Amino acid sequence: MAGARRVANDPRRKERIIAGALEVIAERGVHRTTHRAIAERASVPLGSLTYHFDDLTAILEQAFLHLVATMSEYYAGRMGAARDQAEAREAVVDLVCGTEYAAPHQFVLLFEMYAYANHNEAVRSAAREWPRVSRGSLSAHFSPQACRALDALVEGWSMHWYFEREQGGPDRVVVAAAVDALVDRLP
Amino acid sequence: MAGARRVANDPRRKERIIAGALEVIAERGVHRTTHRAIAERASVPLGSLTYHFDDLTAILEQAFLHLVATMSEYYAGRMGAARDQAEAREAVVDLVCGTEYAAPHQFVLLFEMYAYANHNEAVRSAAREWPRVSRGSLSAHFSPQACRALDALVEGWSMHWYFEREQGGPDRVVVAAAVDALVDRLP
Amino acid sequence: MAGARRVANDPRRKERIIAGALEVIAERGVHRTTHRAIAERASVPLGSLTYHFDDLTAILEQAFLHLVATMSEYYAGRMGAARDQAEAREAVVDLVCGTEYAAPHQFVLLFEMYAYANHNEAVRSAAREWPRVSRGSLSAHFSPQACRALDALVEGWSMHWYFEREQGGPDRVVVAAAVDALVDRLP
Amino acid sequence: MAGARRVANDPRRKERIIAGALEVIAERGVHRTTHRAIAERASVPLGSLTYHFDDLTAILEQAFLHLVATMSEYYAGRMGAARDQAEAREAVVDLVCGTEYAAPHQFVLLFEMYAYANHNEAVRSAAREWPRVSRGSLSAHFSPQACRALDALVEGWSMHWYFEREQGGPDRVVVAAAVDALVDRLP
DNA sequence: AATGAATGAGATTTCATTCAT
DNA sequence: GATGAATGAAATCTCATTCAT
Repeated sequence: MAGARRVANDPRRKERIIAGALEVIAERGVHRTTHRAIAERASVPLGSLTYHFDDLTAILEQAFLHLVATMSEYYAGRMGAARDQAEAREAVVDLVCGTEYAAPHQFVLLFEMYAYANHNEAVRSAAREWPRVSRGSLSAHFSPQACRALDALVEGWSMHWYFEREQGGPDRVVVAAAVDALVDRLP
Repeated sequence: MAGARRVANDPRRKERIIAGALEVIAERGVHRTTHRAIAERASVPLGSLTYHFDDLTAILEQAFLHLVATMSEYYAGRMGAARDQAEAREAVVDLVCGTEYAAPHQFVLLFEMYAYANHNEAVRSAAREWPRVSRGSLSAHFSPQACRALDALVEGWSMHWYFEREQGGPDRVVVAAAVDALVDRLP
Repeated sequence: MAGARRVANDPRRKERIIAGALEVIAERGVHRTTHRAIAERASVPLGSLTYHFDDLTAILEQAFLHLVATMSEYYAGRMGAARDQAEAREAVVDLVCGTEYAAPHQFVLLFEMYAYANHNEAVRSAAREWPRVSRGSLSAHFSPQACRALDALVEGWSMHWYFEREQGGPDRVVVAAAVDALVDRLP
Repeated sequence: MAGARRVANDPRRKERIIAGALEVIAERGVHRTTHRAIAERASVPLGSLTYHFDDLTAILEQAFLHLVATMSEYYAGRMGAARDQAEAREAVVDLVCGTEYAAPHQFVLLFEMYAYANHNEAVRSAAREWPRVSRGSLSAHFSPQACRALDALVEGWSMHWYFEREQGGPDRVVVAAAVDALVDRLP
């Protein structure tokens, strides 16, 4: 088993497993995610998974919790960089059109999480928390009502562009107009 | 018995299986959907599943295809009932806030489909088609750009309200304002 | 896998598994009884075990229940053959010294059952029932008090002779004297 | 540090492990006794078990050997306190009815030992020795034949009362009568 | 000397699929 | 055509034991 040395204390072992799990989930879906696939992907022996995590469910939970944390960080970072409302509107357009939040890989994981959340309490909480987080990032610049609407727009529109990504990317001008409309009319 | 044509015992057998599959998917998730669970739920003998469908994947595909058809029908119906733009705006607000499209059961299935679509070509096509269908329903009343934005708004906002359904339902006034903003400003 | 033909309907399959389980328990002890060992012993494929029994616990339970039934039958048969009290005393002596009830194989299983009964409710009930059954067989010939004492004597003495079986077998004269003493003095 | 002899950190470590093992065996049975469970129960680090004992089998052996020693001590003590035959008869009645030898905890362990003895030579010897020990305690007061019978009576009767402990405790008068009968008639 | 993270062998279990009836 | 008992491949999980520290 190349790459799987016997190391007495590998502090990053758990993180490697979580990272491997997310890769496997993205590639095959939760419904075909197995211990073996994660172990191989993380270059870790099979027994290591159940040593560090009670069961597969625990791994999935941790993986999705990690995903939310990562996305929240990115989202907050993008919005936090805006120093005035004009920049904030620009940031929202980026989030809708952006290649990072909207990275295919991220979307696949997001869908898997939304689906899994309906069958797992811990993930459900995290998934519910996520809209609050993203809206919080917007609240520094927009009215509460605008925040709600913008947040929905970002979620829905980035999703739709993900679906249609092979039929041409997003049109920033239209997105900007929509953002302006919501911000101006929901004061 | 010459001349006595053999009549299929249960002509609705396939439909019952598909319906059962959707129930199981909603309850347990694709990742825990099994032949046995579907058979029990559909009150159909186990062997019936592999008799009518090549394998489990085929059942899931058909189930999700059926789901899209059902949802499209509802969505188009709701928009089709609108006779002028004012009614169409009202219809969009309904879709965002509505209890039918937004029925928890439907949402769970939608998420499962979005997740599964990333790993299955047939379902992927159907899921991609879905935004086109929903936007088509809007196009009789709004500009193409408004359609895109409204469609995103419906998808994202209804999702967020589903997530937060225990913290109070949608506020129709705000939703109406957002819809008006987009329609007025994306002519 | 010699001996494991694919048979559509093998009505004795469950019985064969139970019989195999008892053999494995007798040979290796419950603590080393595995699905695989039982399957091999019963000449049955591995998957067959969990098809017929929910889990290993279910197999052990059924096996011990079967054991009690078998033993009860033998015990009752031996006592039932006695037509008067003199024959009944003789039968009790046989039970203490006997090679059948006291067959090493049976004893090993009895000990395993007594041990397992403390950790399993179903087996506990059966094990508790067993003294009642054996005493019931005696009750046709002796007073209730004599029954209790004789029953204890049979259980304890046959066990001790099993322990010491390599240091010489039981002495029928002494056993008969003990039986007579209890019967005569507990009227 | 010349001259500073290294003192074992915890000289009672082995004893604690044995005691913990007996507790785990009583609670879960040999078939579910694990290193980890013993370590936790004994409040001892996991590695300590394999440091002090070759393997799990060695722990079980030592544990059962310890059990026999403890029980023998109690049994001999109880009989040794008897200064004449009348007191000895009383002591035997106590053993049958007694709450100490017959303590549920002890019984569970005894059954586990009898079961395990059939699959382990070291424990088998100890278990075989046990009747000899108990009979030895009796031999100061009764004939060899009475010893055998009384010993069987104690073993069997205390067991049966353990089984039926929820249906009322032992009846000392009947037990005393049985003891008297055997002692008087097996001189 | 003592520990506990780590591993792999093997245990239990699940289940899609086959196929005799 | 239709069924469900049966199977085996592969999944999850357990745990005795090792060994770097």
